[in-house]
This record gives sequence, structure tokens and C-alpha cells, in this order.
Amino acid sequence: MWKKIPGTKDILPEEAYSWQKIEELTRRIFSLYNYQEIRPPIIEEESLFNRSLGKNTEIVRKQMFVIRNKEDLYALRPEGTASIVRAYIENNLDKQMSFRKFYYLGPMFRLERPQKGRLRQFHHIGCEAIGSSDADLDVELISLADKILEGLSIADYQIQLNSLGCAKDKATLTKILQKELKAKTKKLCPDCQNRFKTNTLRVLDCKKETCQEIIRKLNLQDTHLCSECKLHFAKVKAGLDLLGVNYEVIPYLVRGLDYYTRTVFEIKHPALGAQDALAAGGRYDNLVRELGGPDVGAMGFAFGMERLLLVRNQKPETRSQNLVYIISLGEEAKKESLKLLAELRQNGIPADTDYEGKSLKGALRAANDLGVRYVLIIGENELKKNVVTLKDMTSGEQREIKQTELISYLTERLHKVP
RNA sequence: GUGGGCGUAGCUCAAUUGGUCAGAGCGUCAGACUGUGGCUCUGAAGGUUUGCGGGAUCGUUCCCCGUCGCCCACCCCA
Repeated sequence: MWKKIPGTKDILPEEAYSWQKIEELTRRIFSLYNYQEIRPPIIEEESLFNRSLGKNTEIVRKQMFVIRNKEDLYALRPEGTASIVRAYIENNLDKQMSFRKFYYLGPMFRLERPQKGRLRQFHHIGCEAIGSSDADLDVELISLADKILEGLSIADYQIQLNSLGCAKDKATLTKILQKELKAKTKKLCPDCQNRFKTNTLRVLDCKKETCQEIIRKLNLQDTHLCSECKLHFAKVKAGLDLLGVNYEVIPYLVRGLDYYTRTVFEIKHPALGAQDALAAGGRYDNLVRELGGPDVGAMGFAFGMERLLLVRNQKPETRSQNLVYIISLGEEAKKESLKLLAELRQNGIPADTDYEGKSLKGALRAANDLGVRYVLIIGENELKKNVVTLKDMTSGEQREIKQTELISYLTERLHKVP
């Protein structure tokens, strides 16, 4: 028996329908904000991710699916931003229009230990706006994320916000931390002792009470921010207030990827348990330049698709079947039904029939299980009169109808597929 | 990478302190006056005999070890 590899999932038709609904809605909202879809490959040079995410990040160190091809190292993308920035630069998109807004959706891969809301192949829906350092862009992105959640009727989430400051400020903050914590490293948890060496900023958002206590005593707030970054952050907050977006400033919110600067945010949902981030993102004003592109600011975020599904209504949506089901009795009728089936479909009416040789009763049961709106019955009686029997499965009523009138009758009552 | 729990029919679960043929519900399929579904009733199929491999035992689904997988948490992150 073949089994799927750990941390992957089959999305069966029932669930795929929920995926489609979410995708449709997010696509619509992205379009409203003038974001355009971009589809980079899911495999890239491994070094692209080292360069952009940071060599010492957990993702790059332990969680990448790396593929070796002779001399070359490739990797399945662990996130979307790097590929999109690469595509932006490689295709000279900045030369045509320096400011561009993209959205993307698709699978991402990380070699983590699977648990609730965490798979090795998981899916992101996200966007990137490249070519601007305007604080209003931060406002747009965060409020866009907010609108998507609203559109999906997801409630009770919390938007957490912080500013890391520019590269200089980050360096300052790191120095402050290293200085302040040096004497106290032994009081930190083992993980933080490790973080202190490799990625000092991450000590800030340790969940352990003991570490948090030490960090709060430092009373950092935004002292490390330069005046420009302070102003930028103030504008972001003011903009969100103006639009009525609820958020909370968490001074210790630090993201795990090196490329973030200034605004970072995370949207959490209590129903998710340990993996409580529904979405996250932030500004990355240096990344485009670092990857060889123009010196422009940019910002992006991504939703975790599986997590959206977890917090949405638990029950799988059943599709109300907009379908006509044809049941034929006898050889002659079978031929007729074949023609009719083609004709219905030709006219944009979704139609299906029985291919298992079921009895009338069995076929009706099948139609019922499918939840179809109408059943068409064709037998000898109908053939003689040149009609078909049309049965409305919700009311149970049935009537004979001339074949010539059938299409227009059904067209009025069913949604056409264009 | 670390810790804990779990692994029995398609699904959800049962099986007295290890001891007659491993059960139920749901689902599936077939019937209930010969061309009619949803409700009800009846019946049947379905487990290579309990993830896989070993061990202890007269004997184990139930004990021990290993392995694989799932779940939860740590960690990390969306």
C-alpha cells in the first residue's frame, strides 16, 4: 500500500470545495486592491533562500527541502517572498513600472515536525507590494488582511503590530540587548541562551515567563528607533486608526526572518492552539537591493491556508448541486439520453447520468445522494410521446415536458456554466 | 531535534484482571406488488484476525522491545 509522505495531505473533493471558496474570495479582494497574480516556480536555487531569509534562521538551517542536481542545489520554496522579489528583479519589472503589487497562492514546504496547523507541504495566500516605502502602503496591506478575514467571516482574531526599525535600528537594538543581557544569560532558558548567540532579537518573543520577565525589566519600548522610523510607525498606526482596524502594539514582536525591517505584524487566532498565527508579514526595505535589484522599499504578508480552514466554520460546505441527472430505461432511451446529455451541456446546463447500470430506483437514490435539483427520466413511454419526465427532487413533483421546451425551462431555473 | 498520547471493518468507536467464532452505530449494496429517491423495516457484504516486525506466555487486540504512521506539546513559523 502506498502512503503519502509525512506532513502532506490529500485534499479530497469535499474539502477542495472549501478551498475554492476561500481562494475565490481572497482573489476578489486582492483584485479590489489592484493586486495581480504572480506564479513563480515552487523550486528555486537554494542560495536564494539563504540570502533572503538569513543563514541562521531555523528555516534555512533545518527545514528546507533541498534537491541536489549534480553541482547545483535547489530547494522547494519555504515561503513566497524570496521568489517574488527574484522574479521582480529578473524580469526587470521595475523598469516598466517601479511600483508593483502581486498576490500569489500555492504550496510551500518546510521539513518540520507535523502537528496541528503545521504540515510539511502547506499553502500560503499572500501578497507583496514592491517599490514603495510609504507608510500608507503598510496600512493598505494590514487592512487588506483584515478585510479578507472579515470576508471569510472569521472573528476573534488579533492583529499584533510592531516596528523593528531600519537595518541600523535593528543593529542598535541587537547591541542594546547583547549589552543588557550579557550578565543575565544564565537566567535565560536554554533556547534563549542559544538565540542570544545566533539571533539575539528572537530572545524578545520567547514565550517562557522567566525570559519575558527579564525582557520586560529592560523596558525597551521603541528607544532603538531612529526618528524616521518612529515617524513611519506613527503614520502606520494613525492610518490603521483612521480605517478602524483594530490592532495591538506588541513591543516584543519579532519575526523569524532576517529580511524584515520596520513594520512587522502577525494575526493570531486563539482557536488554533500552539500554531496560532493565521497570517504574518512585514516590511522588507532592504531585500530587493540585497538581491541585486533597485533600492526600493517593499512589504508583504501571507495567510496560512490550512489555518484559515481550521478557524472557519468546521463543517465542510456541501455544494448545492446545480445539476440535472438523466435516467434512461431501455436501449433506445439510453441512446436518446446520451444525445440529451450532450445537448444540455452544450447549453451550459450541468448534467450527468448513471454509468453503473442501476435500476430506476437505484439511479434515483444515486441522484438523491448527489443532491441534484432535477432528474430527467426517459423510457419507452416518453419516447412514444416525444417527451421526457422531469422530476423536481426538492418538491418531488414531476411532469412531462416536450424536449423542445426542456432547455429553456431548465435554463430559467438553473445557474448556467458559462 | 525533544517529550507525551494513540494506531481494531470505508468512517466513529467497543471488546470484563491476557482465554470460546473480534462487536456496534454510521456508511455501502440488495430487497419490501412488475418505471420512482429522501423516512421506516429486513437482509447481505466488509477486518489478509486488530499499522508492521520481533519477544515473553499454554494462549493476547489487550504485556515487553523495535519500527512506521497519526495526534498533541516543545521548538520553529504562516
